[in-house]
Amino acid sequence: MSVTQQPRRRDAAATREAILNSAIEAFTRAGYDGAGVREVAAAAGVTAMLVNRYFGSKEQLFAEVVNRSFAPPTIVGDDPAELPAQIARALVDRTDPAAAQLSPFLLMLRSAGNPRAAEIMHDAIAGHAGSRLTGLLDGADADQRAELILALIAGVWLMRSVIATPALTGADPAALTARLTIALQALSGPGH
Amino acid sequence: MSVTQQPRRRDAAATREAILNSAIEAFTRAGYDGAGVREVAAAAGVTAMLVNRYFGSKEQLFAEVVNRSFAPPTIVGDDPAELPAQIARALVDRTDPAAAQLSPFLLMLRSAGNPRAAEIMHDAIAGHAGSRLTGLLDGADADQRAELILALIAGVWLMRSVIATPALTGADPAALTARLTIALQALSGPGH
DNA sequence: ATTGGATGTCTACGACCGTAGACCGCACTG
DNA sequence: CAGTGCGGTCTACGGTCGTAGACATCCAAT
Repeated sequence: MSVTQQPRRRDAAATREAILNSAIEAFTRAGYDGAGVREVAAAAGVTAMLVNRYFGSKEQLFAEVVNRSFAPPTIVGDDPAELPAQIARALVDRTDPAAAQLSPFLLMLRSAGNPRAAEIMHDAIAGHAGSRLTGLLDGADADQRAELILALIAGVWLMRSVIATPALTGADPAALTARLTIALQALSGPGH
Repeated sequence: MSVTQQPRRRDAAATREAILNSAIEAFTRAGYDGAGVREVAAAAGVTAMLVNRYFGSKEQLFAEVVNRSFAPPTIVGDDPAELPAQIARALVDRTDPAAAQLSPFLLMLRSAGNPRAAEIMHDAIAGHAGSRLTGLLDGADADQRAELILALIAGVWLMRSVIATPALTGADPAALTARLTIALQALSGPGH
């Protein structure tokens, strides 16, 4: 990203952070298999070996990227009644085909092909990310409904941003948001 | 799959078919980047070069795999009213964590990380697969609703089979089917 | 029986991958 | 000013990848 290569004073923490940010960008854009250690290192202004020195291996680097990328709380608020509409709005907005966005969902979708990467993401979701959305829901099977919501989000992200399916990329944002809101409401409600 | 390597008489059509089937299995299991030409060839009982001889390149082989894999009509019937329930049943059944299934959705999810593979799948969906489901719906924006249904299916497949999210893998099949039916109904209806 | 084209294999090249160990130089402490 | 330890780089190894060209082999038609 930042081609501006100011020499950067010797600072272990800052360098580590630069590598991590570069890795988030690279893994999100190209997936686990598509992003190389040399590429991550070059974008951070260092050598490939330094990456392994700080993170041990590409796999461990990816694990830190996943934890960092999945960490920030989702953009949605905390009113359960408004949740579906908020998610729908944010989803349609952030999957706009015109603007390429950095997102944990893109990271997940583009890295799902690698078994080790899938396992790492599984652990991250099972450990932290899943429970956050679950906490916003109430009633029975809140965890199942939360994961279904995540599934719908991921699916839309896949079709609209990665595969660039015609009807979804060309859809009227307002209409798409409305329809997604309805579907998300169906998934949010206790249902019984 | 079939480790039985009977010499197989010289038969161009049969060999081509064996390679294609082997490629479907390999690409679906490991994704575009994860499956190698040598691996595909070995499983078909031939050499790597023969693959390129018959299909030109790995990319063209993948294109044929996608077209073949997306070709068979979805398992669902043709009664629009029963569509959501049928899809939900088939989806929950075929994403059973115990039984690893061959499916175009798995192929898509595990290959989405590669840009060229994504483009090939885009063309296949835009050209054929998308319109098939669209034809089963009626009302305005049928294509958009069809793609949203595909998105939900893909998302559930991702979370349940690839990432193996806890609440979805451990869910009671009947309850999960019921909830998915509701969500699919919300996506199927004209909505206005 | 021979010939010729189709069918399949062998060897190899160049590129890229993740990673290991030896080495270098700056900055700070004494 | 000397030296030491941390931050960083260089070189290289073994491996796998996709693919190209020359070569072998089998089957069918003559």
